[in-house]
Amino acid sequence: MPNPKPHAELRLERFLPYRLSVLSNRVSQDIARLYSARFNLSITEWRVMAVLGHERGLSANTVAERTAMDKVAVSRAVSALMGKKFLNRQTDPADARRSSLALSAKGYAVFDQIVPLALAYERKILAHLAPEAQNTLLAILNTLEAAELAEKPGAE
Amino acid sequence: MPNPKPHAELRLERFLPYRLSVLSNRVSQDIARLYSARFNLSITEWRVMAVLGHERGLSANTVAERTAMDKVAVSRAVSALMGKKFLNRQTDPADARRSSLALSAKGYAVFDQIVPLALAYERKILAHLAPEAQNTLLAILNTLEAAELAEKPGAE
DNA sequence: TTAATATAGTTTCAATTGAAACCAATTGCA
DNA sequence: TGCAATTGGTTTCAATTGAAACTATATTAA
Repeated sequence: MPNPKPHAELRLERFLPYRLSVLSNRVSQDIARLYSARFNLSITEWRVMAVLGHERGLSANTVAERTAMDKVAVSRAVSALMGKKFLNRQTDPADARRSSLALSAKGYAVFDQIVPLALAYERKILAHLAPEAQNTLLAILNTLEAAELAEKPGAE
Repeated sequence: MPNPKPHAELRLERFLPYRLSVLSNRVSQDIARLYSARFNLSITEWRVMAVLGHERGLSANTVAERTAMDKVAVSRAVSALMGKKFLNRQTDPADARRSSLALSAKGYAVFDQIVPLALAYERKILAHLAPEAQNTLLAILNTLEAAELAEKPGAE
């Protein structure tokens, strides 16, 4: 009898993409716990607030770019946040299709409470790492964000 | 007039949890592209195959633990994979509630094609990083996987 | 034994999501 | 001008997902 099945080897627990995904899910869920119940916000809603808390007057489209969310998700989050009176929307006088979004006073009140919690959580993660490891991690993220990771489908 | 609004500061593009999430989503989508269309597999289906390709005879429950997926998702993935004849299921003679799962020959044929693609993609990511950075990254993942990142809700 | 409890896995139902269609306003260009 | 193509944003519809209920088997304790 010849040698039996020499099957491909893949150890998920050592496979970078898998580990990244598990870690990232855990972190996202932990953070969501900081605000979802207390402030009754979904993850997408919070993300929209997070960008607008930093930069006022963005259009929904720009918010989508900034958050890497798709425009349908942003549209829904915006209308939910409008319902909660966390946002002000103002139609752009120069282009009636677009409107500029900003946190309302009520929105800022919530934003100002959540930000310190989120930052504290981030510090807590980083505290597990030695200072050089922290720097390396941030450098790695810079590199990978800038990198073309996938094959372009039709390219050359 | 007193000082105006001293609002909290949060720059998403520098916020570790956010960056992690964006990177991880990008990587997962890139990898899914390697197999989803060609082999008509969903991400969850592929994950189930990935564990079973490494370790035969696991129960659905164990697969759920190994993949960090929930048991409903696993149950659905398993029945989809059974439909495709990629899996063999055998009821445990000692306990009729559980059954042991393994890739079929057909399942292995697909598995053996996907694994090299996935590993090549991983190498491609790592190739963007200097060797020390690669080591640091893996060490960081080890550390964070082992760490308690969240507050325990009811603990002390 | 047998009744209560726990476990493996599936089904159901409602909420979330994304793709594609859509509407309205704007721009490009014949 | 005015009509085709583009863009910002919303809606619709179907697929995906998760929580909770459920089925069937196993275990525990009375």
